[in-house]
Amino acid sequence: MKLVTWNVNSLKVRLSHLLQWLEANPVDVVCIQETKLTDDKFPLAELNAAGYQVAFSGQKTYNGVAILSKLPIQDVVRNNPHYDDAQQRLLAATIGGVRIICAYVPNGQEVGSDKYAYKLAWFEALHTWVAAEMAAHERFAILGDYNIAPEARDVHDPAEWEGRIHFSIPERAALQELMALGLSDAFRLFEQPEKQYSWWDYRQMAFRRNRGLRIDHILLSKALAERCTACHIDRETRKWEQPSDHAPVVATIGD
DNA sequence: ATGGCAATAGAGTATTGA
Repeated sequence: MKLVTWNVNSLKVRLSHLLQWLEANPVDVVCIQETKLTDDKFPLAELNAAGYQVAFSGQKTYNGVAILSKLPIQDVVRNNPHYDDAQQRLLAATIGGVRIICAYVPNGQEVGSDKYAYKLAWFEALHTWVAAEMAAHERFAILGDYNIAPEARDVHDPAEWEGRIHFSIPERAALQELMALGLSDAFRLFEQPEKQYSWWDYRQMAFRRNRGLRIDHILLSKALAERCTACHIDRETRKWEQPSDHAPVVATIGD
């Protein structure tokens, strides 16, 4: 089973990229963030035609998440039952016996801002929900755009980013505490090349200079981590015309 | 230090993202 997370930064703009990528990469489950589409505008027919069933939860202009799957999608839950949130950032579903959460963690904008406080409160509530889901599902995965780089090696210039949004100590601590529930970062289960990132700023040729952050993650429960055979970031899409600023992350789970 | 780039809403430019 191949699991993917990809922040597409507007599914309207990136639908052709997604379809092109799926054709070349016939994966089983794709967690999409930043669809930026209300549900009535969701491109359901196109994704069905590509062979995927879809659950989605969107809003106008911002946020919006979706789960694509070749297998039937069961027990869909929108949003965190432990946190009242008008923003559409979370979607849970059971697919092939695996409980999956698709997450778009708030950006936080700037350390100390209202949005930063929202990010941390939101994440704490996510922790509560994930604990409950993990207690109920041995095979559990949470994929998404965390907007947090876990370690210095996940940041192109740690000195420049130290203490700033996406790499502040409280953000990293919150992610660590979530993982302490028994989740493994699929990417770090394997030897990886140096300087692997999942996001690059559109500005100042950041991609060409590989000035990026690894902020998109696939976290796996023990039962899935011990079955995980590979994980990589697909940088190719970032080279395409009019790309998303994020690249897909792919994890392979064996039987 | 600021803005740089992109998407959206909506018709100028502001907001948000990361």
